[in-house]
Amino acid sequence: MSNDNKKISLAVVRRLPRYYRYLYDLLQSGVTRISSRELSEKMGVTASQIRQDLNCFGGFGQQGYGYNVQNLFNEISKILGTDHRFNVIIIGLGNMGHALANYENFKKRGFDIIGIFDIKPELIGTTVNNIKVMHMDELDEFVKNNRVDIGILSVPYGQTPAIADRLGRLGVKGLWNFSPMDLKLPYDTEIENVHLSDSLMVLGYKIDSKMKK
Amino acid sequence: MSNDNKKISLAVVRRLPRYYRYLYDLLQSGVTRISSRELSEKMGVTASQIRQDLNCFGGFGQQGYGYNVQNLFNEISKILGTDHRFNVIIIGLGNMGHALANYENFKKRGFDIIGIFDIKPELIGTTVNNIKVMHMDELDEFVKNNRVDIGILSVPYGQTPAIADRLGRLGVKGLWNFSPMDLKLPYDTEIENVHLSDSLMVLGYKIDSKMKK
DNA sequence: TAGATTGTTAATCGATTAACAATC
DNA sequence: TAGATTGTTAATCGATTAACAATC
Repeated sequence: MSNDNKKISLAVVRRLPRYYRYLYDLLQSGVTRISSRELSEKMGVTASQIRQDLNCFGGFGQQGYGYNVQNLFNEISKILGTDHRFNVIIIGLGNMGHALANYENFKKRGFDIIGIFDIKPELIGTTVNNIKVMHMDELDEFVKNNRVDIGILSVPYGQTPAIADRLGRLGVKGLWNFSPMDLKLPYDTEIENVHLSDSLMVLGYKIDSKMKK
Repeated sequence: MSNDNKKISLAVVRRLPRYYRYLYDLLQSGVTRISSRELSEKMGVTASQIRQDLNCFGGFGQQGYGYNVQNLFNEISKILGTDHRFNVIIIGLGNMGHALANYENFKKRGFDIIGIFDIKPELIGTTVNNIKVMHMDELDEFVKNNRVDIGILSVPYGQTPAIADRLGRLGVKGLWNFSPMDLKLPYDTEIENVHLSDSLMVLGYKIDSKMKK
């Protein structure tokens, strides 16, 4: 069984997409097997960590052999849910919403954008990357009639809390938040923040602290 | 002195922008003083962690009183380098580059976008959000004549390593990478990755693992 | 002064690394 | 079989939390 009731730490979970990427690249290069040591050298982590991480989910390797790349990739895909699809809607078709609607990598990773919502009249009824743009008034109806797993929040700062609450109330399971604020909802809604400015500030800090040395 | 040679852990550094945001909001609300306990309740962390974090950089509080909000905000701004400005260029004016060029929050946090580079002839010479779009051929000259602290990499996957290397060689101090790959440069260049798809996959994992319970 | 809250040391917890028996 | 490498336990390291003396 791939996922028991034992709690996996978020530190491990956040490393999974990285394994996914490296294994995908190895597959592309035609590599069929790899040991934790070889992978650790490529990734710049310890072989110990790789084995510990993978064994949170099951014994995917074989003593004396290592890991079969295709098999390990499949297992990690399954853990990350990429074996099924996630239905995603975008709320807010500003510059960021536009960029996300056109980002092709999401589909490859198992995420299908099935609708975009905004309030600007001139946008309603158009399509972006073949995705229909609807009015926010149609949101509730749409979520009731379609399985919506994830809502991408790319709306102005001030509107974020109210729309997040609305999506949570509608039963959307996850929110991907691009506003520079931390969301807390009283629903069973998972939240993942992007916080671009925070990331840029961390880069600024790194640069400054290197200068001082 | 605000920053000694003692090494601050990245875990602490990544929390700084969050303190910055909360203190900014408190300032806006007219709050003049706050204790670590009050702030801890707002932020959902322990008061101990807040005091530990802040004391990595100096004693900004006062026994029996707490912290002066304006003063603490100023100190954290200084630590994050927001008291001076960072000059930033965007490489790649696709959908993401466009979104970033128009994102107003960066300026507020101390980052000025001073140029955009692309190769599409129809874009060269235009402006986006008052920022001049130049050809990649002009990049080296531009970097030599202007202080460029940070390069934002929003170019196609395949071109990322070569352009990253070129910026590193030109002495750009930090790269903000939007491609789903890990960069490693032989220069003194700090790198901060955004990895949007990774973040979305973590959200997918959270949703799935909650379902299984 | 008495009360409150910091700065800081000590204790705890969790995550990473090392080591090695199991086994392919 | 002998060599290699995993899965897993034990040791270490670092980060978080608790406690409290210092002090405003």
